[in-house]
Amino acid sequence: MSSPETDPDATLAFARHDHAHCACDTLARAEAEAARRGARLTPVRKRTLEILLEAHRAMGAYEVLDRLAADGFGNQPPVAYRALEFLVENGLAHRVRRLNAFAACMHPGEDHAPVFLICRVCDAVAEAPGAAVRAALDQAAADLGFAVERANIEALGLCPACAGGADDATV
Amino acid sequence: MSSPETDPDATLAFARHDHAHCACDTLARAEAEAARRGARLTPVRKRTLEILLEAHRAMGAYEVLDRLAADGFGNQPPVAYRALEFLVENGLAHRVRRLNAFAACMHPGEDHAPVFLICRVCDAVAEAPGAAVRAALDQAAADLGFAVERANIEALGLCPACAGGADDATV
DNA sequence: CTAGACATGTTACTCTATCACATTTCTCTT
DNA sequence: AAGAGAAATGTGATAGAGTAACATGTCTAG
Repeated sequence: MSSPETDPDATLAFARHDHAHCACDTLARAEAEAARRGARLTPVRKRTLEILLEAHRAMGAYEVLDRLAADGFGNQPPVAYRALEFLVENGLAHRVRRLNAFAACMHPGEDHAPVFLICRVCDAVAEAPGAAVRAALDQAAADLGFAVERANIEALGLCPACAGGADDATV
Repeated sequence: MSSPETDPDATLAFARHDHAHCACDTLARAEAEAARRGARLTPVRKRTLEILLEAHRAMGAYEVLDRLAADGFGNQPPVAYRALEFLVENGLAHRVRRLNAFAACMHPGEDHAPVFLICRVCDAVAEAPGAAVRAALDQAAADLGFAVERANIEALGLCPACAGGADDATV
């Protein structure tokens, strides 16, 4: 893997923006959403969400665990997995299966069907609005009598930056 | 997990049909497709595809490996992973990330965007036609300047049988 | 203030996947 | 047909991801 950690602007959204602001804002909305659902956003869980928001990219469970441990929480896998599972169950984070990773939800509360766009060159991950995709999926499933409850829609390809400038061709 | 192995009719397609025939037919089409692409469908690879077709369901890499080993091939993980990767790369099989599993492609050669429908009750997996879903995905990605190359579209929910008869409610 | 539910911490382990290297087989060119 | 290079396979070792089970602690409702 390359190191998206050193290039935060290329993660989770392809456009540049104020991370500190959007993270703080999203955290506030996430807390409101948790309260609305009656879900208990305990210290570990809140810190886990903060970690995802601060990193502003998809993170592996063990990477999250390292940071939790550094903050004085447990240092065993279940600590991270339980917190992450809680966040996903409550719509505050998403799981990106292609990357075996997790990312904070950028639109907590707004009933949405996230679509993840993963750049194969720079590893950036963007959460795109996927209402139309989800609708098409529901329809395709309904045609077979299948009722969709949860969906993972993930695409691998080229982000604007990597498609425009340097491709993987002979550069 | 429940045991889809004991209930083959509930796998990969929700409708009952002649497995032996569809497996044999699909294998023939897969071989033609491999030849067309100039891909070498070696013994291990062919046997791997046969195993997936015979099982007619999503299988874990290690489960495939066990059968390969029983057939006299190597018994180390890379043996299965390499063969499976080859099949996926050449459109002869698909990877179902949600299940950490692989399934034979039911429509080799026909350029298609598979959508996987996974029943959370009986674990059946169906490969549904997803051209419309893929089109919506491409559009959503294009709106952000992202070019989709490969996509994983997987849905968890209830298959017709499980939705109709016994739900997970208090039965 | 006590019982039950919920949450956390920890140990241990299983399952999934890849790296690295030796060996063989195939294919293309001459 | 011979030989070089590429592709494929086998094997050992190991990294990475995820879960089971149980003990302990904490919150909350009656």
